[in-house]
This record gives sequence, C-alpha cells and structure tokens, in this order.
Amino acid sequence: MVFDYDHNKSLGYLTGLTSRLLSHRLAAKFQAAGIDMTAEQWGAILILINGGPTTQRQLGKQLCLEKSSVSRLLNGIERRGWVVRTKDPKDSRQKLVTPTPKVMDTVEQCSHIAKSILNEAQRGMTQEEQSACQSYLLHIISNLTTGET
Amino acid sequence: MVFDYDHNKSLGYLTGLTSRLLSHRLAAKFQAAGIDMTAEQWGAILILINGGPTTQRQLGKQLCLEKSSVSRLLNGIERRGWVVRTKDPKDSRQKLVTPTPKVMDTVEQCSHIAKSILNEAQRGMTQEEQSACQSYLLHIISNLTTGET
DNA sequence: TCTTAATGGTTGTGTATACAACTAATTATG
DNA sequence: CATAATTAGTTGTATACACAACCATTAAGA
Repeated sequence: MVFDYDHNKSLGYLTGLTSRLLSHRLAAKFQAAGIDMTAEQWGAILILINGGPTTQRQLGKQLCLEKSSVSRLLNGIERRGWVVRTKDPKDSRQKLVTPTPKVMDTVEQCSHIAKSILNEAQRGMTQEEQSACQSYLLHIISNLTTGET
Repeated sequence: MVFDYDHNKSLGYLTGLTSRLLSHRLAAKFQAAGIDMTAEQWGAILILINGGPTTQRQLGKQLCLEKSSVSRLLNGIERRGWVVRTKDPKDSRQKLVTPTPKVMDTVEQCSHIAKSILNEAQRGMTQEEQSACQSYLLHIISNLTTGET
C-alpha cells in the first residue's frame, strides 16, 4: 500500500532533519575551534548573556523547554564552566544563572561561528526568502502553541 | 553586550522547536487513539510499509540516521510489536525489517492522524506557501549535506 | 497563625540521537 | 586459499528532551 505523501518531504521530517544538521554542524565547528559547547548550550548561553541573571524558569520559557530539561541542560553548561547557579537570596526556591567570565571571553567567537553556519545553511537564498522561511516557521509554531498552558 | 540576532528567531531554534512541537503533538494524538507509537517510530514505519522488507542500513539512509540510532529506534518499534527483524539468508550480516500485520491494521488510522496534524500546523497557509516552506527546507538541507560521505 | 496551595528545582525513567569501539560476516587481495 | 579490509549491527557512553514524582520554599486562605 502506498500513501499519498512522502515522509521524507513532510514538515516533521524536514524540520527535524534541518535542526539536527544545524546543531551537528555548529557543535562540530565549536569543537574544531576548541570550544566545548553544543548547539543547545549555545542557545541557552546566548539568552543568558543578553538577559543578565535569569532563573531557570525564565530560561525555560525563553527556550520553550520543560523545567527538567532546563535543569539538565544547565548541568552540562555548568560542568563546562560557562555559567554558575546561585540561590536567589530573595526567593530561595529560585536559582540565578549567571554567565562566567570564561564564557564572556568566548561569545564573540561563538557568535561568529554561529553566523557562519547560518550563512552556509542559507546559501543561495535571498534575504526575502530567508525572511519568508522564518515567517512560515513562526506561523507554524504559532499554530502549534495556541491554546496551551 | 547585545548581539545583532535573536536566538529565538534563528533558523536552528525555529526548526528545532517546530520539530519538537510536531513530534510531541503527533505522539499525543497517537496515544489518545490508543496507539503506542512515537512520531519518529511512525516515520520509520511509513518507510518500511512503502518499501517492503528493508535492511537497517537502508532505513538509516532514508531517515538520515546513524546505524546505532536505527538500531535503537528499531528496538522500540520491535518491542511494541510493529516490526520483526530477521537475519537476511543471503547475507547474514544484514537484518531484514518487516512490518507486522498488527501495524498494517493501524497505518490507515496513523496516516489519518498524521495528516490532521500537518493540516493543523499549516493552518492559514496557502498551498503555495506550504510548498515554498518545504522548498526552503529542502534547499537548506541540501546546503548542509553537500560534500558528505 | 496554621494549614493548604502553588512555585521552582531535581531526580527517576523513557525516547531519540551521535560517536567510538566491538563482533560477526562478507569481500578483496596477495 | 589465507589474510586483510570492508560492511552490518550492537553496545557503551554522552547529550537533549519530556513526564511524573518528589522536596523545599513561598504564598494564600481560613
């Protein structure tokens, strides 16, 4: 029996593969530059750097991640010395996550690498096409997140 | 320090999130229908059904997955009784993966559910926009896979 | 105030994925 | 033909993610 759609062209497959390839390539370039950081860790670090001390809950909201996922993602980032976690004195349930000087010395380079990967990925696409692609994805995400808790 | 791009709008974040949301929603709908199957398992099963008995290597090629990932993905699929693995008599290094009758009785329903998720996700997009989005992703994937083994 | 709710994090368990090291089996080569 | 190289899968280890159960702490309510 044959179905009238090709899984290898379906949105789920294409977005998953694109995401995997991008993460993979980014991590590989970081490693090649001597930076022990994964793509997902970079995403979290970028938010922390742009936002100042942040609770794990806030970080999870930004990244659309479950709190347990944030907890474990931060374990890796902390173990590598990119951030520190301190108890918030104002509410000792919370932890404040702060980037270390070590990470501040590396962000420029990471940022440069990340941009180069995006350029590579979008090679041959006009600025309009890149924006359109972004808009479509945002639209889809919006469709899939409306009516959530 | 602020960077001139927003991680939450970057291609890596958007594709990753879209992929996660789609997988999540599909698995949830499968569960709600009493079908114990994940989105990734569905992808593999669909290929097996449309392609007949397949080696794990072939399946990995179709799905762009490492052989170890295929091995473990199939563990789950096999444990749930959707496929069986048999040694290929012609080359006993290989294993032939074959869908079970159980899965054949379920594909129609799964297919229906999968389509409904895609419709939901792409609600408010014209057919042209959906095709454009697909083309962009294929283009990006092509950019990221040229010059690979 | 004392008890109950809600909130923020962590941990157990399960899935998906990759890389490296390994086994078994087939193919190449000298 | 015997040994070396290749190929197909599995397993160990590591990251990323989710859900459920749990602990600690703060906030709400009676």
